[in-house]
Amino acid sequence: MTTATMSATIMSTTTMTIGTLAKKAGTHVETIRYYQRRGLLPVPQKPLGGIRRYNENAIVRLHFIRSAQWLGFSLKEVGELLKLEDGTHCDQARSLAEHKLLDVRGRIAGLLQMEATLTDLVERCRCSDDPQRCPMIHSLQGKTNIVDNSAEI
Amino acid sequence: MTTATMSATIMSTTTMTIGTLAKKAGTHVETIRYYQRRGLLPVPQKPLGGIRRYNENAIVRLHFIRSAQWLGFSLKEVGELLKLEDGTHCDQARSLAEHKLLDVRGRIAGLLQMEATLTDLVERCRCSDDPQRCPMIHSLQGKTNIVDNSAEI
DNA sequence: GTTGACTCCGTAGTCAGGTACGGAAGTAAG
DNA sequence: CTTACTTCCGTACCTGACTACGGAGTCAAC
Repeated sequence: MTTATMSATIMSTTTMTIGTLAKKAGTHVETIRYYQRRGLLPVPQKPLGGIRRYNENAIVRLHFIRSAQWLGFSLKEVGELLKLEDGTHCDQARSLAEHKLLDVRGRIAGLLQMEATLTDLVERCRCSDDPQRCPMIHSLQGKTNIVDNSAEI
Repeated sequence: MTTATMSATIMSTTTMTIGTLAKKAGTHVETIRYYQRRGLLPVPQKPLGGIRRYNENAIVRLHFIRSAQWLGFSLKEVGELLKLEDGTHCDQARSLAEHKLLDVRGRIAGLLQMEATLTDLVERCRCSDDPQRCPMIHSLQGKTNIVDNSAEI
């Protein structure tokens, strides 16, 4: 990347308004404001009676929020993850990260079960020569070859 | 199962009130009523000024709802699955499950990435001799090794 | 130098998935 | 027969995560 293109990039990203940010991050303006209210996204200084400007960091942050959320973290948990960011409380941060790690591993385990069940169902459904008895419905209904994690819901 | 135990079972299950059903199914009475309002669970006939009774089918149905929900289906989708119950729409059921399977696999991939990142962070954090420079979430924030499925939220 | 789009900010509404409440009526135990 | 627990049914409330609205201010383009 040349110096010219670099400054061009910087120029373009440091002048983002909230609308542009929303477009670039694939969210809505109101959602961004909502995240700001929830303390998940910093509110940049306003140039005294002017309009706030956002840079690349905001995009990255928004992306992180959406990804973590999609992975099953609530906004509250996302907030905790983001608290790890400052790096000054290494002990706390590590313990929080360890906690999250257990959490993540639990989710993975659950999803792997889910995947196995769904794969099996789809497969049996595909191979069923008798279209009248859909094995998917049956196994979901009957005895639990599905782990009962009702309590977790 | 003997005829005797069968009738015993039938006797015990055909006399369930909503409270007993809730206990057996591990849900709350109000949740059952809510599912009934949503059309996910049939409301049995009331014996004219009496109290409704539930049988095994209700337990099975509740189990189905909770399981499907745990598998990531929304109550709306559960309703769709239940409409497929007659067995004549195996194709539709399978396609719905296939969709969910793709979704689940995406989540697993994302979580595995996050697990790797967190593991790495925790490890580096533990070994860091300088507690001021905690390698924290920077790597999570930075390059997106996290799958972007923001659109699906 | 006005017009039209955008921003700001606060408040209010929406949707999913429940959970709680309250009064009348049924029912089981003593 | 009374007392205590359920059921029934409707309505209201709750949390989480947005989404919409409205009026005032800002800014860029023509």
